[in-house]
Amino acid sequence: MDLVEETPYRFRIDRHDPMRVPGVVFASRDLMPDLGTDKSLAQVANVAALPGIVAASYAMPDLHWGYGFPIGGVAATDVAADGVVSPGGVGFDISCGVRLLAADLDLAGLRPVLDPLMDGLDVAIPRGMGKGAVWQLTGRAQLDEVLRGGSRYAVEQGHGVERDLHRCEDYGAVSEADPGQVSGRAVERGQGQVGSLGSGNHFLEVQAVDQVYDERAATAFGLRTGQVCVMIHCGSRGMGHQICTDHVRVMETVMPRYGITVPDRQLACAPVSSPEGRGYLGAMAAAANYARANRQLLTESARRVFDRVTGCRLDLVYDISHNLAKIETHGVDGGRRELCVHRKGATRALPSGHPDLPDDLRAVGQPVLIPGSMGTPSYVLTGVPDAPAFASTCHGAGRTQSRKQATTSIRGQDLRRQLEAHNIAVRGASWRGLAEEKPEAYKDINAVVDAAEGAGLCRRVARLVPVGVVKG
DNA sequence: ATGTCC
Repeated sequence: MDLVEETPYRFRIDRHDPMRVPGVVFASRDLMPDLGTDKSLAQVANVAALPGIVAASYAMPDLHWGYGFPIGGVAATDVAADGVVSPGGVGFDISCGVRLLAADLDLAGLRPVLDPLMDGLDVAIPRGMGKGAVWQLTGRAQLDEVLRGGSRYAVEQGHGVERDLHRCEDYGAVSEADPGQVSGRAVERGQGQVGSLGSGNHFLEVQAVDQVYDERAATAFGLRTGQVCVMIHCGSRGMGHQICTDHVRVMETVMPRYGITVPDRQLACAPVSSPEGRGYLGAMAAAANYARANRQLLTESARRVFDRVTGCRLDLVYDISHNLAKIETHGVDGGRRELCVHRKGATRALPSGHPDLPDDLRAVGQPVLIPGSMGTPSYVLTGVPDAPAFASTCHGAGRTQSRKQATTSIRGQDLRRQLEAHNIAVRGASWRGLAEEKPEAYKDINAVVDAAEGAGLCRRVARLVPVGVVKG
């Protein structure tokens, strides 16, 4: 397999059997995974073999190895041409995503109360494996409301304000959720986790706007230099994980019936229009709403702590997923086609003028929220017109080391000391979990964003620096 | 990512 450099930030994997389309990797040479030792580029080629795939199998600059599909992958299939949907193209953490809140407070005003604020968040943000959650559901009926209503249901129940929904992707809820496609085991796992961070790379971070690159867009997003922000990164917990597991199993068994063969069994899939394809999309949408309600409830917890300690408000800038499949209409070969766009570790990035944007953002574009690794900057970007890859960009720094590998060279205690020496407060859940997230285990977020912008996928709006991190 | 293998 050869990588052909087309431009400084765009590489092509030429089509070879059984690929139906080429692979396209948006990255610099420095960010490119090693062809000899890393399997993620082979995964880009594998995805290109999916039935109905159009244009190319795309990879973002934060590309790394994942289950079947690479993380940082984008693949669109043509619904009318027997295109497939694959749970592996969304990932186990369905609708994992990022939410950014802006405080009416500057960093200088926060410093004197940072410790009590972090202590308050430490108590208010449930996190870690098998821990409790903000919301105690009354039973299956209420969980179904969460699965159908997402952030909208949380707001209806008093956890947030109507304005929040205007700053959420899909206005807070995906409409096609089908709780009937959610197994009893998924329900059982999801019941006690609504309003919890989870673990791994999930976090709630207090940040400050460090630099603004685009004043007009930043102002429209509600951001200014020196401003305190809160970023929340979490997903659908055991609910999404179980749904992915359940539907991969179903698709493995029905693929022969549809005459589908794939180069890797982890690419299990079914036609979008088949009962199994529709079934997965209904369950996926339910998990997506679960993830959004999750972020809405954690928002309310953070707001209560901010109000008590600082007296300040937190306004929602935006909430966007980076693990989702969506039915979208795009131009393909001069015509408009209905596509199933899989984004796995890739963020939708709508340009200005897009009809799906709320009125107050349409003139500037969608806020694209990109968390860095722990202790490093995060970015706010926006979409650009006529971008490749179906209006998608990167989702974060992207791992270069496995979790196990990361823990061999540093202890969590030492990492916390390092971060605090850089004036970053830390409230962890486990020492091991902290060590797994050391910044050296990730690519350089600045280089990833440079490559994403250089490739024409998005445009920088603002940079945020960490002030205090509540780690899952 | 994940009751890190029902």
